[in-house]
Amino acid sequence: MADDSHDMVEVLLPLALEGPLSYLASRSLGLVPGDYVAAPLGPREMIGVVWETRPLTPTNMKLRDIIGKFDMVPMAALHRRFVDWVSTYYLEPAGNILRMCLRAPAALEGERQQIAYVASGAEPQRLTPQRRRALDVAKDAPALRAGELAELAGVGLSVVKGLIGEGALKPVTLPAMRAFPEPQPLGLKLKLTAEQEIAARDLRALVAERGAHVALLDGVTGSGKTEVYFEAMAAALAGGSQILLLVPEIALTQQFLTRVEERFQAEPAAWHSELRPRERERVWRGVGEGRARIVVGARSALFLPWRKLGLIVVDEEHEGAYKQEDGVPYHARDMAVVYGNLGKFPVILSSATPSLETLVNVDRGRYRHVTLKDRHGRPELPRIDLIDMRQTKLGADAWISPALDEAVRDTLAAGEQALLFLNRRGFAPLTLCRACGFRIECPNCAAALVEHRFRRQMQCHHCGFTQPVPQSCPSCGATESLVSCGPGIERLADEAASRYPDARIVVLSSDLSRGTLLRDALRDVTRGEYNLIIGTQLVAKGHHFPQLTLAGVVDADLALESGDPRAGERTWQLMAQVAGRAGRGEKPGRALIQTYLPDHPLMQSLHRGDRDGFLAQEKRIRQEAGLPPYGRLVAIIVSGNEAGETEQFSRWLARRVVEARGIRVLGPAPAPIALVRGRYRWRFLIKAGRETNVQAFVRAWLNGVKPRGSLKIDIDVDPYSFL
DNA sequence: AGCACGCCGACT
DNA sequence: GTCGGCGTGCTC
Repeated sequence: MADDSHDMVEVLLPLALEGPLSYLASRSLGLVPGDYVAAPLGPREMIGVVWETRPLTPTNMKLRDIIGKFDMVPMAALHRRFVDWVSTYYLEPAGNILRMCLRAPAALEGERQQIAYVASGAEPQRLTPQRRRALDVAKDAPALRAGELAELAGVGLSVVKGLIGEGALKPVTLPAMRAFPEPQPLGLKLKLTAEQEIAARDLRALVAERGAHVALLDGVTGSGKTEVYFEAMAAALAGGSQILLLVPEIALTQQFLTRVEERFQAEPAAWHSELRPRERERVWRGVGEGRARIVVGARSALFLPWRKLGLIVVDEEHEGAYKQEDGVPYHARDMAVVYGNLGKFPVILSSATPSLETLVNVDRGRYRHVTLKDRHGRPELPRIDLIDMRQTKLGADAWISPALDEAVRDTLAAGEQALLFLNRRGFAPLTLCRACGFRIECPNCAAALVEHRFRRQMQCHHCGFTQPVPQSCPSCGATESLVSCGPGIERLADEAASRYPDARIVVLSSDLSRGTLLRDALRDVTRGEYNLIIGTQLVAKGHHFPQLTLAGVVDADLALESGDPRAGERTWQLMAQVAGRAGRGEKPGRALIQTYLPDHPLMQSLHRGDRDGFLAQEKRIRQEAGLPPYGRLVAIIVSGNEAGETEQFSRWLARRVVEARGIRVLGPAPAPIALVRGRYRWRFLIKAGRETNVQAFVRAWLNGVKPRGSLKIDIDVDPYSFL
């Protein structure tokens, strides 16, 4: 086999392997780095990417032959460097990063022939009502595939098959894949205000420099940031490059896509987790071949096989949704900046409430600052008042203070809408037995089960476990002894229903986010069919409620207590977002915040509407604590099926720590949720100075460590959650 | 990630 | 006695 007709190729496979594997490849394949190949692995065949080619050298490894090469433009050298960079930074095997790049494997298998059907005009011998419906649909629609036609007509596939058999539907071959229309830089540009024009000019200049520059587009809600960054996109288009517009997954709506389409007079490619497989293949291949020029995508769009990426815009850059928490934990905003650096192209971060990280980068002179202030002369936030809950006596089952109660009554009486915000799903977060003190917990997690009364079940919010609501105490068997402690939005809705019997109440939470339920509910709110909205986090993001004039926060302290290095920042953003829901229409709005910490600097600056004051305070806290962006964090979670073994292994790891300048290893300590899905969890937290190579430290520390049995080590570089 | 190999419970 | 449960380990 080892002759001069073969090369040796290093192939990266989408597996958690340390590096690429070596194969033999016939020189006639003409493999170059970046080529997508089929490689044998044990008994099966896998898709991989050639990472390196080199002349055949003697080796004592038995090398196997590459099976074949896919007909696809090779992955760009820049994209391969990006994969390696992400792998090194997040201490994650490169193969796992590659897996994120190969999320449409069928796109490599060549374009499948598509058979669709149109009405032939011939009548079938028997015309049943179902056949009639299918034919009617086929007459009015473009060529559809059998399945699509059946679904659209609401008939079974057999009905359609029957019509095909009798010739009433005739097959046509569809063009393999819909083309990507060429976006028009001039398109349908809206008239910009003088301030927008100045900002647009700055961003166009940034694009024209074609360098690794980052700009923060910082503008209050309603100041027209989108139109401004569209100008930068237009400039990049004219330069011939591809453009990625990153948005948080929930903001990737048809409405937003239509806006992009109208501006550039061409439908952009969309990339998100719910994409149909065929569309996924089309976009993946279109991006890889450079045909898709504008992609509007959720965070995973970074890992599309870009050919000539020339601009990334990160919309709502402060959004926590950019941090992927499961699988490979990466931050899409940060990796967008990295990609721009590697590829020497500009990145624009856009936000009305920029993250502290980004603002500090502006302070340090690393990012440019482009600001937009005008919101048609209106202040950014409505007036925010605090309700001191320490001074408030509440009855049993009551969470709405007299002050908030009065404000809700006034608002409803004035014919306006009010919002009660509580960031907690379900009825009650905790159920106790009054007789024996037993706490109803998840059998797999060290967490209380949350009662969801509407669904008549107890749910674990960590692993998804559910059980019926018990009628008696599972421990002592006492009946009528179980008490629900604390409020969730269902319970808040009960209270509101009894306080305001005439109010038209709607409960909005992610529990109804499936299907059209949520969309319909939101539409009805906008139409004014409801006048009292009770909601979780969900209502804080983006939705316009023009008739809403009062936003009441039932418990502002919840987010502050969460185990998160950015708890203060998150609380501020959440409160600002919730308050910002009020007064978006004609009438001014106001916000009331119930808190047990009214003297907390954060609450005080919310009350004063003093964002700069809050930021200054938050920077000071982070600086003193050595937290990001003044220091770096790495969280390491050790988990295992057995408690003692997991603890012992963690303690053994601790003994392996070698002192290093500027790096402190805290722990091991039981993780805040010490048991999840039946696995015991211990946590290390590494605090490091900004200039230290914390990855090298962790690599050295864990080098050669092989967790035995069920034990597992998970590394989270730049964690956003400590759970 | 698959897929095989390997060691302990409930069945014809 | 075996069938098969999935825990463990390897793949150029």
